[in-house]
Amino acid sequence: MSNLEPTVLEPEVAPCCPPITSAELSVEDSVRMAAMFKALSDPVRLRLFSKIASHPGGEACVCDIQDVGVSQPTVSHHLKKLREAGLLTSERRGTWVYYQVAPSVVAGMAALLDLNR
Amino acid sequence: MSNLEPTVLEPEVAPCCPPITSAELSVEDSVRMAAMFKALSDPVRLRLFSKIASHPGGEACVCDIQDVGVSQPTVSHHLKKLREAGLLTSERRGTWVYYQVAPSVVAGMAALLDLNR
DNA sequence: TCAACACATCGACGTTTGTCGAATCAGGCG
DNA sequence: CGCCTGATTCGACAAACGTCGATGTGTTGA
Repeated sequence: MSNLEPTVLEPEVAPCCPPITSAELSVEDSVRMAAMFKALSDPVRLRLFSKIASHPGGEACVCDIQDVGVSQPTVSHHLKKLREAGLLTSERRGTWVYYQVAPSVVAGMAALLDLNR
Repeated sequence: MSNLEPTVLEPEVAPCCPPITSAELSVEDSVRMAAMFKALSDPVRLRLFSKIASHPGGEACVCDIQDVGVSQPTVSHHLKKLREAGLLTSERRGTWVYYQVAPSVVAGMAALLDLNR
């Protein structure tokens, strides 16, 4: 991958959670994590997320990814949901708005589902 | 943890999918994976799943986990959802019904979210 | 055979969700 | 300034969801 960045993880790493096999989730943690899973629980949102994550540099302009079979306001709505869940960040650069994946948050989800530890 | 079982993974590993950073999801794959994420998108379901996954042997009887703050029919409803999504399997043994996690399916979700490859 | 228990299904309900078109906001440019 | 383009917000509406109490199904044991 790109060796330009030593992949410095965000300092604010999601403190959640140990692997789901190691301990039962608390009520609060289950609410927090469920909100993240919910963000990926719609096919259109998952595809948008996939398009951004697989884009070079892990970011993409809305205009690059809005061909997912729904109207443009609906795309915007879904991107907002993903942003509110913490899975994406956005940044305006001139005319366009770029969305990036939030690596630490996604890593937290993956870690929760790691059954082998 | 328990060294009784050498943790033999199921041979039938979910064929879905390469890590989300490596390629854009197809429409069909996004529908399949979104359904799995949806199963974990409710706090009560996530707690039920957590209780089962963290139980010794990766399985639990309904009677062991139904203390999650909702009625018994609702627990049953949520377990059905998790089962339909492929995340759990169930088995009746006498009076009780035992639910087990489906390791390969969960591993597939974790693999999809692995950003580091 | 019947009572008791474990769990699933049914029917109903209020709430949330995904979607759209219309309107609005924000920058770039003539 | 005024216009065009990119993107978000608004309002509405049908569909899906989470929840419950009541009822059904299956198993054990007296």
